[in-house]
This record gives sequence, C-alpha cells and structure tokens, in this order.
Amino acid sequence: MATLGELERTVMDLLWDSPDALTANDLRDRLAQAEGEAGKELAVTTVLTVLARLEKKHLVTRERSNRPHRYRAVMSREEHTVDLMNEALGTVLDREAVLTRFIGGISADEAQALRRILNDAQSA
Amino acid sequence: MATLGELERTVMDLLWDSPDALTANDLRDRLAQAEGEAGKELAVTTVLTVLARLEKKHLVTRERSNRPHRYRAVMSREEHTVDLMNEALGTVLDREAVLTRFIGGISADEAQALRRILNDAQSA
DNA sequence: CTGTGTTTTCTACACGTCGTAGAACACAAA
DNA sequence: TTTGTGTTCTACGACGTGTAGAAAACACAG
Repeated sequence: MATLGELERTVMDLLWDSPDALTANDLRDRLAQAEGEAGKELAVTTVLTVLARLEKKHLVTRERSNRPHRYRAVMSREEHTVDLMNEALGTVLDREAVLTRFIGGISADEAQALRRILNDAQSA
Repeated sequence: MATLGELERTVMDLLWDSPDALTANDLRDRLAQAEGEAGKELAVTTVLTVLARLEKKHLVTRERSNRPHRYRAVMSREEHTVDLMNEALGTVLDREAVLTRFIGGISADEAQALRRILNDAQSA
C-alpha cells in the first residue's frame, strides 16, 4: 500500500532479480555488491528487520521450515507495478482522461504494443 | 515526488474541485464541511502549513500580490495521476509486461476507450 | 546433555515527514 | 497608532525507515 524506502526497494529489486528465494545473508552480500566499491556492509540484522517489514506489508514471504529462512517476493515486479498504477488511478473520477494523457506520454513503440495487446484481448 | 499525507491529499482534492484559487480560510471552511457533522474545525495555521508544504512540493502555487493569498493547484488531478503512474512505471525494465497486465485489469469499456484513443493518436 | 557458532527476534535510536497549532510578525484600515 | 486579519516561525507528537546491538532460539560437535 505504502511507498517503499530506499533500502526496502533495493531488497525487493534483489528478490525480484533472483530466480530463487534468498536468505538474509545472501541479501547482505548482494547489497554490498550492488553498492559498488563504496559498499557499506550492512549488518545482517538490518536486512532481517527490513525483510520483516516487507513481510508485514505482504510483499515478501519466507519459508520458516529450514533454518536459514529463505525469502521470496510475493508477486512479480510487474504485478506490483500494476498495483501501484491502479493505486494512483484509484480515486480519480475521470479515468479516461487520465488514460488519455498517460498514453500521450508513451513512446510510439509502446503505443503500437498497446494496440496489439488490446486487439488480442478483444479477439480472445 | 512523494506520497501525500491524508490532509495534504484532501486539500489537493479541494483545490482540484474548485474552478478558482482559494484562500486558506476558504479551505478551512471546506475542510470542516467535507468532514461531515463530525467536522473538527482545523486551525487556519494548520491549513497554511500544509499549503506551504504542498508549495514546496511544487503541487500548488499562490498569488502573493493581494493580501489573502490565493492558492491553486499547479497541475490538474489527471496530470498528477499520470505523473504518479509514470513514477510507478519508472525503473521497470519490461514496461510492456506491465502494460499488458495493467490492461488486463481494466474494464471492457475502458479498453474500448483506449482503442479509440490509440487510433486517434495514430491518425493524428 | 552441554557448549559453541549461526540465525532470528526484541528493543532502540536517529532522522524525516505529516498533522496540528500557538507565538510572533506583517500589514492595512480606522 | 491601535486593532483585526493574514502569514511566517517554531514546535511537538506520531509514525515510517535505516540502522544495529542484545538477547533468545537452534542445531550440531563432543
């Protein structure tokens, strides 16, 4: 529902980019890596705290069965993005006006892709 | 850029719903009205603080010429919504996947409207 | 069963944002 | 110049987020 913080967002990105579930230590390592040379080496507890918060927000789940718990994103990055878009759209009365403007801002290629998608949906 | 708070959002809604610029007092009154019978009668300074913050966020401007400053939204509700949607879309690599899912979630009527909009844009 | 290393949970703090508003200041009209 | 009205300054509590130490839970080697 709410906007993610910087670190929360980075963790989500790492989870989304990973094909399989990760442990807190995996994430700590990848965070250090991702931050380039200036890596700050976060404490594992920091990562765990963030993961707990993301879990509370229903963005990640974990497998508690085996000891190093493994965390995974609940939904795909794309699904989450769509949720955000719909949230933005949420209470607006004139949705069509918004969509019109939105489409006005996308590239020709994307507009073309949209037409195809819409036609596929129609014929389906 | 950031998400608005409850009161900030309500103030923006009032500004968007008003054809002309409003003073802090106008807004205080409308806020009391909008809150129904349980209206809490906010202090004017509260409204002014919120307006100053919204101004800092470039969401409202004011006319300082005449004494009761008059505040107006910088962009329309629709434009702002589009900004939010693009912000959500922002860093996603596979934009098309997002758009596909997004379209999958809208109503048939809206899909129809989208086709029309896209075709208009194409022939223009 | 007991120590020892690993992982997780609890608790905490600093900092930023937001709702809220009093105190102090600016200004125009009487 | 007083007085009322509007604006800015300053502030505080609540909440979210980055950050992590202390403590508890576990699993495995003796």
